[in-house]
Amino acid sequence: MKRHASTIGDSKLQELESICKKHGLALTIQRRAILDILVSRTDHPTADQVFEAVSARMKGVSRTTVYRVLDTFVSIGIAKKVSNPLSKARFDADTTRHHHLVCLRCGLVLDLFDAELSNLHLPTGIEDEFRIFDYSITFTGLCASCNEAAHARHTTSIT
Amino acid sequence: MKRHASTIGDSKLQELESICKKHGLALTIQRRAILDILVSRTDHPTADQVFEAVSARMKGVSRTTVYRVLDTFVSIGIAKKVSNPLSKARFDADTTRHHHLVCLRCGLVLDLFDAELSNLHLPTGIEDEFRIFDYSITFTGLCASCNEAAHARHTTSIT
DNA sequence: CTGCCTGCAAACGATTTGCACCAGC
DNA sequence: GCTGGTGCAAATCGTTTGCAGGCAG
Repeated sequence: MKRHASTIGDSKLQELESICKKHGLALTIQRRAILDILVSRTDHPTADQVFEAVSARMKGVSRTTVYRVLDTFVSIGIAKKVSNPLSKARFDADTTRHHHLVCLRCGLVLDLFDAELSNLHLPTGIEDEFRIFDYSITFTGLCASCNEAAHARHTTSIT
Repeated sequence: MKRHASTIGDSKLQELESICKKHGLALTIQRRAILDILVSRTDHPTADQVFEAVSARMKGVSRTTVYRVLDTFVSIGIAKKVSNPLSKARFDADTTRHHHLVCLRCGLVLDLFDAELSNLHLPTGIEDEFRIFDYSITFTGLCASCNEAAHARHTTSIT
């Protein structure tokens, strides 16, 4: 399944528009631009990476605004924070259910779409303790290049 | 399956001892105390919460040491950082495979042990891209009290 | 005794906040 | 025009680091 960025982007922009209307939020240039950046990439950027990307496109946008807008997106359900064991927050405009491969060494986050993994039957008997909205599986390990690096260290001697 | 804290604590302390020996690490009072705190609670405390708990037990332990020791525990495999969508790092001395219910409102993290969920067959065909060590499912939603609080008002729009 | 550990304080990086100005509606 | 949004700078929060002394092995 290949994602077609512009199509997704378009529908996301419509979603932004209608949700903003519903919440009485203004459809500012910054919000458009930030959402556009977010849907155009699948690498789950940090707030700072979004800031850089936006800055490259239009100058004068402040880091503060990026943080605020990303937060707004999360609270109106247009984006999600990616769960990961590392410290920095990462954002994802794809709010459909999918999973992540997180590299413990470099922090890379890859998407994993898998019908079976996305249709697990939820744990039962906990309705009184917890109301589940969604779930996501975080696979931890090493990405290809970090794996090689780790392997090289054990098998090679350095001159 | 009920966990019996003191038993688990004992075996964990033995584990700490042997792993420290193996790595040539000193078995300091601080390391013992911090591990003891960690195994005695199932609420996945933040570094700061561990610091408070340790301070309550013995004075003079610095926050820095707590951070350093927790980091050491993670790197020698005695504890894990819990993946969660919120910013602060949380720690878990239970390194066996299990899952988490994360409250989006208050940050509460509950454990979920489920044989079926812990025996998913891993995604195939990605061995070249990523080497998977382990996985954990993060269920997002609202804990009982936050769910009540949300209901007490009207419609919720939380992610 | 000797080197790993710790405590302290200061540095650090990510994120947030207060306030004045500006732009959508 | 009113209201919410933005930009700036400073504050805050979690976490890390440099250094000197202390304790485990």
